[in-house]
This record gives sequence, structure tokens and C-alpha cells, in this order.
Amino acid sequence: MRAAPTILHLDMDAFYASVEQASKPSLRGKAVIVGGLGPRGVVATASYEARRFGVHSAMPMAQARRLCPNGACLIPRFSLYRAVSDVVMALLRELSPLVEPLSLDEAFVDLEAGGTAFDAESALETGQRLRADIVAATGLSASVGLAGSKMLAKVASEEAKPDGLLLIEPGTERALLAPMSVRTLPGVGPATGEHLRRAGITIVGELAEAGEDELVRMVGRSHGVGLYRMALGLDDRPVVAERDAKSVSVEDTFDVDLHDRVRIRNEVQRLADRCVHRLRDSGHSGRTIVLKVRRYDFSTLTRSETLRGPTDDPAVVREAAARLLEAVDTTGGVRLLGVGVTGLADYTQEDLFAQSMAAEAASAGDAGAAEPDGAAEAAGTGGPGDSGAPAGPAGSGGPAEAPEGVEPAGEPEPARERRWAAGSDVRHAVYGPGWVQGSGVGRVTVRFERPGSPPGRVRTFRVDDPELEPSDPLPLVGEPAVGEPAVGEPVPEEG
DNA sequence: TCTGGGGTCCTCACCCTC
DNA sequence: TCTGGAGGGTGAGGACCC
Repeated sequence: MRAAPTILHLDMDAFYASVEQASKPSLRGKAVIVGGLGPRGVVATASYEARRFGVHSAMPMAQARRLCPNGACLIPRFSLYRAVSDVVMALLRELSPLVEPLSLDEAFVDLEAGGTAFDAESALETGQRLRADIVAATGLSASVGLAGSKMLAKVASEEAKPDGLLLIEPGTERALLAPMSVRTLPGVGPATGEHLRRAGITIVGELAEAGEDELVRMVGRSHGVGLYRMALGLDDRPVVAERDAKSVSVEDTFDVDLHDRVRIRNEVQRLADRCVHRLRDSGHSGRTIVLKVRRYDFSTLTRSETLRGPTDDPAVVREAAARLLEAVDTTGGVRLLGVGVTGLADYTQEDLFAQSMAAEAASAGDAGAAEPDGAAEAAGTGGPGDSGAPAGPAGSGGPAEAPEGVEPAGEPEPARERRWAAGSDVRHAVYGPGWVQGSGVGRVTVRFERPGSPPGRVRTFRVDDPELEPSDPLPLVGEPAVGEPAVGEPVPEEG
């Protein structure tokens, strides 16, 4: 184990909700719930004000609304969160080349590798400076944990929340961990937690006392050995700056269960296209196609098929997904469909060209090929002739021109009425930038304010008001917005 | 109005080959 | 020639994380 506590774990506090509060001044100090707003939506993040009502991540949105009826419920705006995250990650990379992002709002940093800290004192100083820099750059608070290992640094930042910093001194790990719940340890979720509880183990100290053999017997070799080491405070996993993606997938939960087989087939095709889009964006091709189906009773099954070689051809993925669907019984209804690709390979034009030529030769030369003939067929049609596929040549993006934002899952698209999702950014020709507070019965209510401005006032428009348009999020800091009136008519003070 | 979306890793069963 | 085991590939599902 490393002696110096120079592994830093950064955790932004209630990240999505905090970003929303920063960009919408009227929500500061109020309960904010970010998540899916559909009938089957769940909470992604709740502000600390909302958490006081019992709202937490992964809770059904309907339940969150019941617990916190006055909370502002907003859809996530990932493009904005990504932009803020980029700013924070850039600050981390100034500290060390070894930065391991875990998500948009979390990362490990090896300070020693960056030469920024080598003992407790310098690590503390670096951590404090980082927190101040993040506030200056984004206006948001973050919690920092410092320890000699990743696991302990994460425990420390969890203990430091919100808006705090904690360093775990070398030598104090076991005593610190002993009284904590086993659920504190990474890898111990509801299932393992319950398993251990039934064996009379609820805190980390008891885990250490149980011994490695007993834990291996209970939860399996890999997990058991890992748990025992963590209970002793041992963790020598290095901070890894770059991780290769292992799979790419997309999935949709439908507001209402799907029963119509044709509709289900169409949705699978649509998901396959979106998946390939993502696959290509990431610069990969993949070899194994996975279909995921969650049925009406929430039972989930997956079916997969491994191709002869990696592909990023939409036709090939569509065909494979369709074949997999044929083997699935969907009577009773389907609430979720997903298509994924694993066994990723680096995308190279040559590989694909060679594969396409080989498939073409195989299908042209001999009809009776081996089993994955569908793949060969599809690869053949994806050639220069471009016969079957409706999507145009690469680059045009195809029909799935999904915007960056989050749209409600699968609707049949009737006569289009403009829809304004709560929380989304808009700009009015007269009143300037604002955000949608709510909409319904042909009306949309917009609050006109921006990051750094005082809380703005609310106006209501017809949903088809031509002067109202969707807009991009404004940066949280850096715009001289304070005191500046909105574009067009000035916003009056208090009414 | 129960239960999202995008991942990773592990385990187990089965089949095939050596 | 038959049999048994090891080991890899594949497919499916579960647990977990943010």
C-alpha cells in the first residue's frame, strides 16, 4: 500500500441539480429534481433541498413528485453538463496527467504522478486550491477525498460531502472503515449487502473478521477476495488515465408497453441505427450484437450473436438485431428495447472494405454459406450499390437525427405540435433568453433569467408562438450577465 | 402510475477442439 | 477407437456503478 495520501477523488455535489440551479437563479435554494419526466421516468439527481424530502437517485419520478410536490422537475441537459464537466476535468489535468474520469461529475487523480503533492500537507493544499478553482471556474461546489488508494479516497469524498474535503491519514484506514456499513464499499450493492446481512455482517469490521475464505465461500472467488482486501483498507489499483470502451448500446423505455410485433420490429431497427451511429462516433466497429428486451413484468432477457468479424455497417447490425428478435416471445408486451454492440475493434476503413469484399464474394459465389448468412447478405447490400438501406451515404446521419437533448421515448409521431420540455432553454425575440417552467393546454410558461442574473419573471405564451425558439444553454460563468437586462425589453425588478 | 440509460465485470452453462 | 479433462469461445443473466 502507498504511504502518502496522494490519490484524490473529486465528486461534484448533486451535479446535474447544481448546474440547473446555477443556470436558473430562481431555483437557488429550492428543491430541484432532474430526471425523466415521462410516466416511467426516474430521478437522475436531486438537489440537497429535495433530498430533505426523501428524494434520491433512481427513485421513480412519480414517487419523487409525491414526496416533494413543490420541487422543480427538469429534464437532464447533458450537453450543458458535459461542457461544465470539461472545464472541471481540465482543472484536474493541470494537477496530473493521471486523471481517471468515472463519469461527468467524478474522477480520480494521482497527484504524486503529477508532482503536485507528495505528502499529506501538500495534498491538502492541492485539494483546497482545486475546490476554490472549481468554484471560480463553474460556480459549483465539489467534495474532495484524499487517501493512499482509490477506494479510500472515494470513501473520504463521500464522507466530506457536501462541499467538503477529507484526508485519510495513512495508518488510520482500518479503524475508520470498521464501523462503516458494508454498503460503503464499492461493489457492495443491494444484493451483496442483503447476502452479507443474512450472514450477520453489516459493518466493514465484521467483514474483516469473517476472513477471506468465508467471504469467498459466500460471494465467490473474485468478489470475496476483493471484499476482504477492501475491508482491510487494501487497494492497489492504479489511476488509469485512458480506458478503452468495451461496448456501445442504446435502449428506450416506452411510456406504454408495446404489443404490436411490427412496431416492435421497427423500434429494434431504429435502435440498431442509433447504436451504429454511436459506434461510428466513437470510432469503433464491433463483433457481437446484443438485443435486450424487458417485458411487461420487468423480466429482462438478452440475446446475442457474434459475427465473423467486426462491423459498423447499419444494415448488418439491423439484420442481426432482427434475427435475435425473432427468437424472443413478446406476447404480453414489451416495456424496453435495447440494441448493443460488444467486442469492439478499432475502426479502420481497410478492415471494413476487406470484410465487405469478402462477404460480397461469398454471397455471389455460393448460396449455401454457413449460418450467419444474414450478416453476409447484409454486408453485401451495404456495398457501393447502396441498394436496400434507406439511409444515405455516411455523414448524412440518416433519419435518426436525434438532437443532443433528451426526447421522450418512442412516440408514433402524429401531426407535430411544438413541445416544450420543462427545464429546456429557449430564447424569445423580445424578452431574450429563458427556460421553460412548464407547458400544457396549448401554453408554455417561460422564466426569463440567465446564469448570474437575479431571479427573473415568468411569462406565458402560446406553444406555437413564432417568437419563441429553442436555444443552446448559456455558460454558467464568464458572460457579463450580472445586472444586464435580457435581450429586448428590460425585465422589471419585482413586478 | 414502480422500477432510466449507459456502461463494466463476473459467473455459469454449454459446446467444441485438442 | 474411445474417453476424459482442460481450456477457449459463446451466450445468458445478475450485480453494480454513476
